Amino acid sequence: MQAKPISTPKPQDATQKVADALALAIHEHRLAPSTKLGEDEIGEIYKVSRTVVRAALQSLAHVQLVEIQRNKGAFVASPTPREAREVFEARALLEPRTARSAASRATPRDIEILKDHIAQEHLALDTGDNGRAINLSGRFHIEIARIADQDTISQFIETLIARSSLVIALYWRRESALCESHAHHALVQSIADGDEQNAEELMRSHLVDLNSALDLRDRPVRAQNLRELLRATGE
Amino acid sequence: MQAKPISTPKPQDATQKVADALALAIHEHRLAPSTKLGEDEIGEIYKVSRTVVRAALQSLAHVQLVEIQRNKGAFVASPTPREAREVFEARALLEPRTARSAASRATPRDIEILKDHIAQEHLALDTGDNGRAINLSGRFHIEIARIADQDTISQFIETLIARSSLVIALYWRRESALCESHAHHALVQSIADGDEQNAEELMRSHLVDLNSALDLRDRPVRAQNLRELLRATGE
DNA sequence: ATATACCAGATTGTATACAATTAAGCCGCG
DNA sequence: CGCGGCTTAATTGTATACAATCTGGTATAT
Repeated sequence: MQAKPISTPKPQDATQKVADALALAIHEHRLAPSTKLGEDEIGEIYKVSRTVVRAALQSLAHVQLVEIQRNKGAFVASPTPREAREVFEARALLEPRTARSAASRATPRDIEILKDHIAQEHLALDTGDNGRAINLSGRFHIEIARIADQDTISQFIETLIARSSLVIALYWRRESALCESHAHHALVQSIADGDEQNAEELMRSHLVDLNSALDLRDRPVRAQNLRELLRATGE
Repeated sequence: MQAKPISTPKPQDATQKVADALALAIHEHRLAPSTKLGEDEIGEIYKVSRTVVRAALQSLAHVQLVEIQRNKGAFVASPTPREAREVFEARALLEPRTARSAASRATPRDIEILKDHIAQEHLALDTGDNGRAINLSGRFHIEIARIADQDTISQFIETLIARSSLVIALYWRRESALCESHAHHALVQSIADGDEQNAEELMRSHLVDLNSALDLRDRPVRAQNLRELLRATGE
């Protein structure tokens, strides 16, 4: 029996790779909301067939990173103010409890990972790589959910944070800088201390801060869809 | 221009129709957990190509109603006791707050709809159609989420209830009959009264009751997967 | 007789081809 | 000059065809 030494040539199916690549681009704000995602175009970029691209786009549509309109195509999602509010309300409902759970379960290794995350965030901010900083900031929250060891809720939080990235891209109030680092640091501290009550409360107030840094006055501005919005179709 | 009088021949894409049909079958426990869902087989049943079937199966996989194993195929999901616990923990986190919100927002029309649901539940129970009763019971919870008018959270609840149906199929303790009707009735009452506190509390205890009607002692029993579980593959 | 290697059938993963729908440009008419 | 309808190009929806992988059985050697 031959040894199968190294990473497999196709470790996972192409669909996942394409979906991940697109998701990363969206998270890092390299693809702006409402950007059209043509199937042929993407297929040519990644050298895969439309079959694969379609599956990837549908996958992203399920977590609402892209919106698929029948016979129109896929677009990077553009959350409305209402959707933005809902995303953060859902986070406020899920994450504090998750932080509490993480505080009760975190191992020293987990704490290391969280501190690493924060360090990388700082690095990204220093190099002015805002897209990466936002992405890392989100992954910090995902990491906490993972530590809490609740797969189902973690999955929800993952999609919420993915959508949060879009919300931030659209509604972030530039005056307030990315001041989250302090909050994240304090959170890690309370989690490391196993102080459940404090972790829960810090997460709650952190989310309130994030929310208050958004300007959610209505400004839908869906570029391509303008024409469609103006046409009063029956359906 | 010819009149196009009646319901469109293809009101929505075939993918959705197939996915809905399969989901219904699963919800009504006509498809048991771990059942193999062959692509050709389903395609022949609904007279569509594998392309459509694959999209439908992937869609169902996203809400974890089916599990797709690469190069193996799709199977009706078979939640482990751990997953079952998590599903109900997540519901306990989301639904009480949702019920409160529903109580503050429900219109007379909404109350009508809820009462209709309960009536249909009773009917299904009387005719001994357990599958339909479980499905309706779930849709009752979904309806409450809809009334709460929080699309994002509603979507989460929908997937949780879908998975609950599988959990019930696997872990329901037969001694405890479907005694939920009373709980649902009381819930509607408090929602109709706009009694937020009571609605939240009733939902919480209702979920506790449901949970305690499950027997979550480990009994994974994944028919087809047995062989796979026994094979100690490197990955 | 047991175990291993191999082969055939079936099933999934991916690519390509065709059909349907939409979007845009063009022309003619008011 | 603007508006409406038609034609054409481009894009998506679906089906089919081909390639890769897995399953199960059989033959052969030990």
